[in-house]
Amino acid sequence: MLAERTNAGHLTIVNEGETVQLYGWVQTRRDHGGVIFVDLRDRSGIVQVVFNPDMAGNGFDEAEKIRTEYVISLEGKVRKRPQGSENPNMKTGEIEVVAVNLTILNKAKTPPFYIQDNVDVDESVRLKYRYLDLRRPEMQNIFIIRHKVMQIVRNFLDKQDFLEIETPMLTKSSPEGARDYLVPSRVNQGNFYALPQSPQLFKQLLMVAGLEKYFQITRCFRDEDLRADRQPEFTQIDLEMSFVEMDDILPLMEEMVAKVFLEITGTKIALPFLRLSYQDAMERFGSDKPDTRFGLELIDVADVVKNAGFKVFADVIAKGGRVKGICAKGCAGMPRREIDALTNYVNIYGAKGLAYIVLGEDGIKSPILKFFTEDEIKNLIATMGGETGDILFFVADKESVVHNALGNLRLELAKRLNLIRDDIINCLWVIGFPLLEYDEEEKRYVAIHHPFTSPMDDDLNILDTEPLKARAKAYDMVMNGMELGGGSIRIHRRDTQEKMFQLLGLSPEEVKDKFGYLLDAFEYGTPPHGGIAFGLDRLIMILAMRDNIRDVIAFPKTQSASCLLTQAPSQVSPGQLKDLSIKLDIKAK
RNA sequence: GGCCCCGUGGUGUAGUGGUUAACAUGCCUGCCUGUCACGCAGGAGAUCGUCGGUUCAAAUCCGAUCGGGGUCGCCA
Repeated sequence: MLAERTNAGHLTIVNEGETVQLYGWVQTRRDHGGVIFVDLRDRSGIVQVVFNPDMAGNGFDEAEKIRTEYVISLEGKVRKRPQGSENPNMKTGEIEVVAVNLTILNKAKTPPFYIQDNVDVDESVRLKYRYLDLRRPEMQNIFIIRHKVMQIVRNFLDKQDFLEIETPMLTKSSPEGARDYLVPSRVNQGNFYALPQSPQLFKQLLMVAGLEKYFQITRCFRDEDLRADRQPEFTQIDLEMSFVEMDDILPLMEEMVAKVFLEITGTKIALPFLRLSYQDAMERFGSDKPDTRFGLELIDVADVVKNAGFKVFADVIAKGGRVKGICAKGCAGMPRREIDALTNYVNIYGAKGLAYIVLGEDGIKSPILKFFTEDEIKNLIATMGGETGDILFFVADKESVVHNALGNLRLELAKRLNLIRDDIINCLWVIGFPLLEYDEEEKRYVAIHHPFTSPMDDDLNILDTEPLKARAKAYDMVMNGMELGGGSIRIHRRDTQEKMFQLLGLSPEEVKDKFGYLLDAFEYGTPPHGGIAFGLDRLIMILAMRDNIRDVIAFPKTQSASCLLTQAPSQVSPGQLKDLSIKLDIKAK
């Protein structure tokens, strides 16, 4: 039966005269009393079916019972539509299928929303009825893209001699990185597995094992707060190679990503990608994932203001902070309330204020004008590249705040000024990340990438003296201002890895308990190795032009990490808890 | 944990203290042989997220709470 099935959406005039067998859902029904039109939808598309009263048996009576989303099957004959009744808006609009019989395979309740593209319905309703949401062609298209991307990647890596190897989902909790999802062990009471944040250590062990090239398209779990581009479980394209350096990995990954774009969207991405140092990325764009599709770069004005009369700026410089600005071209006419809104915007990122100078046609206006001499102002404007018609924005604070605030202001300005071209794919690498940063809360160094990232060879000797200056053999792929993937050359020697743990403030006992197996493995002939992992969901977001990660995951969680369809997470029975020796201690609200 | 936005028939919206809560669409019934967002006629459908408060009177004002979204912190 199914072998004879015809794809509704593929029918064209060349099928004229053919007898076809259709199976699908009723998109719409137009009952004219004497003739009934049904748009039948399957995964391939939609075709118009005509039911006439003269069809055999009780077929027409059945057709009158049809309602939206009923599941039907029918045999019919493809014919050219009568002249003047063609529908140019439909792919199959030149033809129609005249039904000779009809079977209603299943009735359907009226769906809570239209099964069609561009529905305007609350997302929580879509998520509760996700199986209906996924019936919509635009959603199906996303998962077709997703499937194809996985095929392209698998095929590409297979041809490059990578082996797809699975790693455990029930694994060991580790103290570094994100919060783990924990799974209690029944067999080992009181002990817990963790779901993997990534297969990091297993893939390194596969390199120790001599598999040389590994990849996996695998689920990762992080128990952190959700965002528009972050889900608690997400999918990584994860890979690792032995006997490689950065310059082996980057071009290969560029090729892979370019191939995906070429095959999915036809977009040709220029190779090789720009490589930007972390230092430059932060200085020029205030971000380690810069969107370089537009200008509005950050400009350092410390030299101009450090000795000037404006104490707020000068003091920040004196205390080791930074003063930087952005020149917003042609924005001198910006109303005061919008400037205030931007001030509130940078406040979010910790900036205490947003200074500005308006270079208007009728002169220079600024609340801070009075603190500068005429020469200083001239100098400041020149340094910023300001011209009449522009507005200059400044933030003075410690470096991290200045970069974060201005980096985000830059994006916000670009959005408001409509400077971001969405027809361009902007790819680059950020390299030369610092190895470590200081965590004020934990009062210790933490790894910027992760603790298994190798320091640059040149910086090995400063690990003890100036650890914050050490750079890592790490690299991030950035696409349209989104961090799409990141990786590094790993540490493959026990002594270096131990040194790293020591810098991170882990006690020898903790190291032995949490990572002893890795250190032991490193003693049995570990090849130099490195790899990378891509966020598949984010890649699909870009390919499918979605700004929401939930749209590219079949059954996503809400912001409060629950599933509106299954109502997970939910309570479990006392018996289940007893099996695990778990007692709840929920604080009363 | 903080800040911001949203919650009214199935769905999308209107309604900012006072009649029977309005409109569109969907749904149901009838009519209709060329529609394709078919059309025409009629009908049903809402304890205005929940709880509490203010008031003679609350969808509307206040508080709490629940749910959804964005975001900071958090997270590669």
